[in-house]
Amino acid sequence: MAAPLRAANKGGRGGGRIIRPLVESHFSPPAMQEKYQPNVIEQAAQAHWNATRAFNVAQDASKPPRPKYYCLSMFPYPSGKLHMGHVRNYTIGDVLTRWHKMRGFNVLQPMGWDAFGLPAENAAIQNKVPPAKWTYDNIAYMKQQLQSLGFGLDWERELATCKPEYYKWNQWLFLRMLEKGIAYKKTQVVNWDPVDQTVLANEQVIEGRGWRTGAPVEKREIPGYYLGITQYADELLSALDTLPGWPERVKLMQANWIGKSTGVRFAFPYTLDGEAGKLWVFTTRADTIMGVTFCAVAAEHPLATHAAKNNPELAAFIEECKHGSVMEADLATMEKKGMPTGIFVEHPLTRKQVEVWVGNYVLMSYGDGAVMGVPSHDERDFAFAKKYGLEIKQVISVAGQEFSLDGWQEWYADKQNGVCVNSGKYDGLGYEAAVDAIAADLATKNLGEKKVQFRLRDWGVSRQRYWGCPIPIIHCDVCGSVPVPDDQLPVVLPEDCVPDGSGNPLNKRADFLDCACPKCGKPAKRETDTMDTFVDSSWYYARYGVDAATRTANDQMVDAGTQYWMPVDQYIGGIEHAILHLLYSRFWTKVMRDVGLVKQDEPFANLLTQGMVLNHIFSRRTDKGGIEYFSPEEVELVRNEAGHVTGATLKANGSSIDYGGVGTMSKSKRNGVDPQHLIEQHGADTARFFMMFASPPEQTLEWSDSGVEGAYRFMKRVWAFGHALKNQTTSGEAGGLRREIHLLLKQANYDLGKLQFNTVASACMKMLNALEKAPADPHAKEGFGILLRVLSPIAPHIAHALWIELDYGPDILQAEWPEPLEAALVQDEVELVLQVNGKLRGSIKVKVGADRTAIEAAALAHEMAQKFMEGKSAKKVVVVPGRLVNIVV
RNA sequence: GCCGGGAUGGUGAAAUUGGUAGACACAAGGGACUUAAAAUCCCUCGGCCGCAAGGCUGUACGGGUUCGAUUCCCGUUCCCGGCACCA
Repeated sequence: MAAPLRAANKGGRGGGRIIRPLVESHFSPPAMQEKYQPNVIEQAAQAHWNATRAFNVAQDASKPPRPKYYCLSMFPYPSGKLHMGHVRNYTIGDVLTRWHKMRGFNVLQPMGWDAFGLPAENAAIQNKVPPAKWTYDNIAYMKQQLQSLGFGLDWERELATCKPEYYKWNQWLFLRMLEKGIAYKKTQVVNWDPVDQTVLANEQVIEGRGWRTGAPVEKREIPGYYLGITQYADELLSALDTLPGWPERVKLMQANWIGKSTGVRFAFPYTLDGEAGKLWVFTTRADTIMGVTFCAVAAEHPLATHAAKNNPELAAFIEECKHGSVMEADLATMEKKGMPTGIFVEHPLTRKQVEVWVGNYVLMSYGDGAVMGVPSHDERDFAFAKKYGLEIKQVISVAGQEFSLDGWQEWYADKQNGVCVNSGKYDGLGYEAAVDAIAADLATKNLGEKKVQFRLRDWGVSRQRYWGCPIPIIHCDVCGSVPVPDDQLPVVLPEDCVPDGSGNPLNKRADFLDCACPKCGKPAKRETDTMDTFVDSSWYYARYGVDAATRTANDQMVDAGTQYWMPVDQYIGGIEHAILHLLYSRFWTKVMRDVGLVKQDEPFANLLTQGMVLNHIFSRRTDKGGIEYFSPEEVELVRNEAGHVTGATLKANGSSIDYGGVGTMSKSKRNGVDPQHLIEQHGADTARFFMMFASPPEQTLEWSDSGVEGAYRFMKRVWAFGHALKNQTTSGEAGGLRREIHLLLKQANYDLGKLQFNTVASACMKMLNALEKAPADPHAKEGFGILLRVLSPIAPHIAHALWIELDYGPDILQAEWPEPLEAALVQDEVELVLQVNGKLRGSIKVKVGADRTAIEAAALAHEMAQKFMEGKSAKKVVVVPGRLVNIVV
């Protein structure tokens, strides 16, 4: 799929595959331009990297082998244009790539396209263009944008997930998962638009209504395939400890998401229409079991269905529950409603009758679809009981606290300090003892036991969408659901469909649908559901690693090349992927390991989660109740006295629209900023430098282009200094320049290790400031050489050009990364801050290695110390070596 | 609502994460050069008091620990990300 490699933008060279030159190409125009011309030097540098195949890599054959470094940025969704978040993401990756390359690593940095997905179908509906064409056009444009930014990418490894040669292996591994019982079929709950007769994504539901039709959305249960990620829950949780290179916050979020909890699953027995049954529930608070005053079941629960048969009011309520949202955030914030079923179950320990309610907050898909109600010690149950006048019985007490029915208090739910009361034989027991005793008693009655439960749910992968990877199943009237045999893979998605919003167009494609049953040979139908696009992105990092031969033959999913490059040494991507994508990828790697495809347990050794790039969001309600978004260029801001944005008007007609605050740049909210203008105006180096300088990578960044000028000015100054240095013939006295440069280098190397690139950029600026102050210093040439190398990962084009111009060497990429010289850093005196009672009062200079007594004496003798001690004697003198002296009086 | 993160000058930020708050830049103001503009260069730039020297104060807000807190602890507010079909 990768386009033939061309020497970018060099007219005379284009057209064919470039053969690796025998002699190192050497960019050297006749005379150095005085003026900084980014477009000229950037094209030349990029042509050089292409011609020398600087970033096309393979398994290392040198002896001794160089260490490998696999640097990967999350691949983009081809939404149309790059936005600033992409520039940030890929510049970070490129800085690390170039830095490691200069430090002697064999570095792979690939790129590809997360090419299936909903926006392509939306564009198809709007423009009547097949999603495939829209997607491929976007890829072509965005690829050219990436290339113009000068990223050191191995384009020969480019992949797009919408290509059959890629998604063939989604299908192949899915079949392996079916064989191993990891993939299975069950019902799933989806958003259903009754007018368009189609399944809606959560994003397409606006305040409970379909985004196009405005019709109230219904919940609908349909069959779908699931991947048993919960089978790996324990390993996914415990293996977080094997990832020291991951941010703590991400590991914490994943641990909370997996949500391992030990509790008790137990049953309330009942007799209904003469038949005995058990209502199963799960709780982490079995110690409060004596406080149960009701049970609540989901609207879809069999007991609810049974009770509704002769109760139209309840039937109506259940129907109402089915119109709610399927999203957890909505469920957690909606008004909790319920209705009694008239069915009573028996408390397993007290044998008291407990009424069963239907609750809109209980989900059929969580556990057993039923919960116990303990209003006294659960905040939600408390509110529910107050609302419907249910009994509230205190069964936990905390010393010194008074229980009151007037309102909820935090301590009611305290596990740590509470003991059981009003609980018969369990009175006086603490949390753990009570849970153990109660679980034991339930077990003897055969009505329950301790159970480990996970919050994590299995991964539903079926989507009723066209633009995705077909699920390789054939439906036969005789044989049922039959897997497509391996030798018939891939099941190829036709690329010429144009969705119209009324459901999956594959259902109308006889040439796709009709097939023969692989088992019995009779006419059968293909499955038209496609896979969640998270499947595509769960293993692409492994595919990039395959050797050229495997890319050509496509006879295996991964190969020895994958084994060589894996795991990814540095993965870089937005914090928004902290849970889903990263967890699915970890799961997928473990499945591939268990199928024998890879040896690694984990895909990503080190993770950098970059902060989001935010921009203003402007929207307006449509007459159908949907939302349309406006890009920031289309609007005029309205501000209050404090200068804060409060609203906006459309430039086109002055009509006022809604201001939605700031949010992450996205296609759907139309608030992305295209970097193209910036690149054309100031060049790729300025865009990259500005992006790195703006803030540390992990921090959220509100977009503003103020500061771009400063980055551009810096590039011009670097160029001008290089030009002057080249023509300089005389040299003067040595001053402090060398020490200053090496100190800044030490700082920059330290910051690079911390992945804090904004201060690396400012170290470059400080180096130039120092050089400009001492241009005739005999160490200016050495210093400028250090500056160019430190700058080169961030602004590689200008560094490349000046490195050659000033004759430092043929190729800065081949240069060694600079290390500070200890000899250049030594000094014989240090300055210590002088404080009196913690307040800054001056400074003292002492010899390096001066002892404590000497420092104390110097400090106490200082004029300012005398003044602020006001004649009192020092109670204590704190000396922090190399930093400060604090006199406490 | 739950989970995670954040808040420092007019703005982006720095402070080797318990030791000089505001490095490096942007914007603004003043000046030099120029017929003029652009570009470039120099100076000022948290707040309050002061002619100045200098002093007080200041890292979202309220407490606490410490000789010393942007950094650690407790509480509050606001903002951002995620919440399983946006990717």
